[in-house]
Amino acid sequence: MPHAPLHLTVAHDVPPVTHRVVALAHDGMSPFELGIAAEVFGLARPELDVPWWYGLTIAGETRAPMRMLGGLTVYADADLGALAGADTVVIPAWPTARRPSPRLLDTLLDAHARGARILTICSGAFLLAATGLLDGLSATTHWRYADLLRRRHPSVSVDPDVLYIDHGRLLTSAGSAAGIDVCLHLVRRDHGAAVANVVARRMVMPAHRDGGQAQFIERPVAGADGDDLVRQAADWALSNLDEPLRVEDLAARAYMSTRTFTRRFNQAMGTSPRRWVIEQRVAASLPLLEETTHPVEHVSALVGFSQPGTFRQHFLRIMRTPPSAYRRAFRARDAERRIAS
DNA sequence: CGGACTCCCCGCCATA
DNA sequence: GTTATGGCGGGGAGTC
Repeated sequence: MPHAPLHLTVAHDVPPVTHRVVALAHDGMSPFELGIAAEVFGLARPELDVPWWYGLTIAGETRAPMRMLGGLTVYADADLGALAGADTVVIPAWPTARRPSPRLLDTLLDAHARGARILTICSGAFLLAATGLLDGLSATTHWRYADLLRRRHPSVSVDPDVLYIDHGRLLTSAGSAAGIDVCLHLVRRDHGAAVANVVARRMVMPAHRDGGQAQFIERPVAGADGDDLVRQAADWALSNLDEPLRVEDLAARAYMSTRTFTRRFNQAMGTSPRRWVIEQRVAASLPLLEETTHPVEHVSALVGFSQPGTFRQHFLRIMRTPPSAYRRAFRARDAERRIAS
């Protein structure tokens, strides 16, 4: 994954909490999804040089101890009232069979109307869909629940083939681990790719899996053979993004014919070699846009696009905004935060 | 922007 | 019979 430059400063003060994340817990939930929220948003992160960080509150409909799968017990810090002060609400999961109380739905609607962001992981999409906020929008959930979600909420366009979908203030993500991807994605939006990479690295996660990546990645049980060769070729490509990187060359690095290489690449990485390279190039350009003043043409060349026009085109498609606008927006947000803090 | 050119993708299929 | 390989080619995407 992209080896972005890291700016780790030593022994910093803990960044001030100016953004409340409230995760909704319920009886019988899986601790894993709640753990994702705790890991990404609930730690103090003194190692990060950021003007602000998240503070996490666990809210529940009840203050009574809640049993989680696997025998853990969780006590909510707060009741639903906490959602009134939330900047971001995380719905880590929701029992697909449970009917949400009107009070819970109203609380979520209020939070959204107030401008809060709502992020769901796995079956959490069912609760968000029940509010009606997803009507007319695309959303995703665990692939096992996709059909059920589609049947229950026909006006939601369910896409089971992506890791997460970002509508700005409404984010949905696929099964368990995709929750990490969407949370890191949010960190990237808030703080930039370099900071997200530091968090990802601490979690020993690949820095960036694109939201559009297939949920299904078929992988033979023991991936010690051809898959390793594919990964090695991909690793090499990552550290040589500025080279032309034709599929034929990558295949040669994996000692395979191009046909076999493309086939195995698809199985191992969930996307084709060419598409993957382009995504990696765009991903590698983010820290450069954020942290350097290199002209876009220069950034384009640094990440391997021989024509700046091609770079802009792919950047626009993937990031939904042109490189220059991305840089401007990032700087503006950054400046705002420095003044605020 | 258009158009020519190259390269990629992937179903198909003979083969190992 | 089953599974992986890799050449071929048409249609599509990317490049210049």
